[in-house]
Order: sequence, then structure tokens, then C-alpha cells
Amino acid sequence: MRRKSRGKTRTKDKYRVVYTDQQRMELEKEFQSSRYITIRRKTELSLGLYLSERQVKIWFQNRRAKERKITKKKIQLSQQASTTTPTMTPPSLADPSNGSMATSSSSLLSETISTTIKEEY
DNA sequence: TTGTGTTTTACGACCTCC
DNA sequence: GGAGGTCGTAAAACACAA
Repeated sequence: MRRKSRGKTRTKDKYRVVYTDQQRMELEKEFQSSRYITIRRKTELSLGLYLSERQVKIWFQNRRAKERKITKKKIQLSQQASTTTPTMTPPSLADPSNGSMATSSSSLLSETISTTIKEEY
């Protein structure tokens, strides 16, 4: 169990900003080409979109979280469907593109990252 | 309108790797 | 030890039925 977040320490004027369609589009485009952004691309994007590198990093984290959430939902739905027509598909192996991250996350994660980085350079 | 559910930024806690 | 990953959460912004 993780601890709940304590009182917020946000000192900015706004609690959060809303990104422009242009910013979202560019980030989304980058995400489609690679789930894990490289340091170089992060710098380029942050300069091009007038965001901080931290914002770009957080955006990618949130985007991956969103994708996992969607994948999880899909798996649950397909499982529900398979209860009516029983075909034994192991849930965690059903979608190799993701989902399996939750099980052996770290090694798989670093593998993915290093692969991505190698491809990028 | 407004009440309510969902999505979008942003962060803290914790974990792993180098 | 630092960087960056996930997970869980807060709160603003948004969508939409009633």
C-alpha cells in the first residue's frame, strides 16, 4: 500500500495549466512514434512547445498511464465476453504491447527503454 | 444552471537501474 | 545518489444529461 499524498505544496498561480491543441498534438505524435521519450527528444519538444522538460516528462508518464488504463479496460471487457463463450486466454498475455508491464515491470521496463534509446540513436 | 462523471495536469511516495 | 519509471491521488477543466 502506498501512502496517500500529503497536503499539496503547489505554489504556482494556477494549480495546472491546460495545454493547447498544438502542444497536445505534437506530444501525441511523439508518443505514437515512441512510448518512451529520449532525453534529446524531450529537450527538443520542450523548446519547440514552450514547455519545461519536466512537463514533457510528466505528460509522457500520464499518457502511458492512460494507455494502461484503456488496455486494462479492454482486457476486462474481453474477459467478460469470454465468460459467456469460454475460451481460455490468459489475461496478462493477451496484449503483449502492454499490460504485462504490471507483472515483471522493472526488467521489462528497462529493456523497453534501452531498446527505444538504441533505436533512436 | 447545476450536479455528476470523466479527463487532464501535477505531484508525492516508492522502486529500479546505472 | 540521481534520474526516471509506476501508482495513487488532488484539483482544475471539461462534457453532458436532467
